[in-house]
Amino acid sequence: MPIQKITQEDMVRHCIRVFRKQGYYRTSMADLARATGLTKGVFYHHFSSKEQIMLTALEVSATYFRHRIFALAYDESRPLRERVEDMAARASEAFTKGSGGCFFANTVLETAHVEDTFLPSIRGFFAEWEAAFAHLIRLSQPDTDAPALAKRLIADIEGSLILMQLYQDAAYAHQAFERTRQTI
Amino acid sequence: MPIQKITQEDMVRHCIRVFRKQGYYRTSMADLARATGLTKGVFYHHFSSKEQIMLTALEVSATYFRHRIFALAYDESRPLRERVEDMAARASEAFTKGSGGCFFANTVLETAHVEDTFLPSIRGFFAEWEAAFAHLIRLSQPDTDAPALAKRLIADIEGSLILMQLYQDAAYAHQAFERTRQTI
DNA sequence: GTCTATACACAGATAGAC
DNA sequence: GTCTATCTGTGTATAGAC
Repeated sequence: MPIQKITQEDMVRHCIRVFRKQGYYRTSMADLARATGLTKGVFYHHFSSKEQIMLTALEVSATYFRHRIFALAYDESRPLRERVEDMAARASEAFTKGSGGCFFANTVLETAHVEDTFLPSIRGFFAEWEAAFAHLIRLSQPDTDAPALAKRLIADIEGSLILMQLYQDAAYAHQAFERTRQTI
Repeated sequence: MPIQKITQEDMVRHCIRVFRKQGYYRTSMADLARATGLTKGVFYHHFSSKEQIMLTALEVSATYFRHRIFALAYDESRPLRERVEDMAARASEAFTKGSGGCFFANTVLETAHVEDTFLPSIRGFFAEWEAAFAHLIRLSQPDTDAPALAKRLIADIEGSLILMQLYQDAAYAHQAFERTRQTI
């Protein structure tokens, strides 16, 4: 088995960073090549198009959230409060590190009225997020409409991420997650 | 004075529709020309660059909100409740008609990490929105931190607009404005 | 004031050497 | 598996006729 200098997963990780910063349409194949230190040819050896790279980037990012953040909600060996605190802390960090902002929300606003290529991936991400919140809410407030409250919390967080990027101040994100902690 | 077939204001109105749907980078001068029934040459006669068109589009849109929606908050001849209801109804309509979504939020997420050309305009819009909400909150709840609550309501609305575009369902927007009505 | 024609750079994508 | 070279279309912007 021949040695490959860079794994596909690593390429995609670099691409996520660029897409998160510049968006999909603004990012060129040359940008992705420069960010990885490779050439355009390498990308077309691994992927059939820029669209395929973006789809993979969304999947990889969603997988990260699924295993590293949302999974915390379902760890029944730990007390509810700890799970809530942990999940809020990690999500808050994920949305503020680097360029800051939600890769999925940014992509939906940029592309939803142009093409629906990325909608399924993005909807999958939000469905899993909502399910994780709803699971915790059901434990802490059995009489509440859990999916509805989960959606409200997500809306609050996503809106706060917009204000964060507008004013370039991560405090907006931290305060939103503080409200999440107090609500669940 | 010679007759001009189309006013600059009308050109910009068409451009806003296209920018709102496709975003800034995805929209080409050819798109703008097609949408107005004019040619690219005409645009460069009226504006020095695509950037200038976008800046004008943001200003025109902000002016619309300022006079048609935010101004309702300051009409002291009408009862508070009426002003709240009216403002919520008109804002809800403005954010759901056409492609749907907030032109300013979409633009901030698309461009903020790439260039700060549009930031001042967009911040101006949000400042006026927040001031209008804060004005109403001060009247209804004198002991509340009005700017903080105004920001929270805006975050809730903007986040709900993301979910609206994600699920292509205007109900998310209407519910957010219903929460606004109940909160103020 | 509006048009056509065009300059020039860069986009996404492919071919083929190594 | 990675590179260079290149194809083709489209991008922003300009020049100049009418």
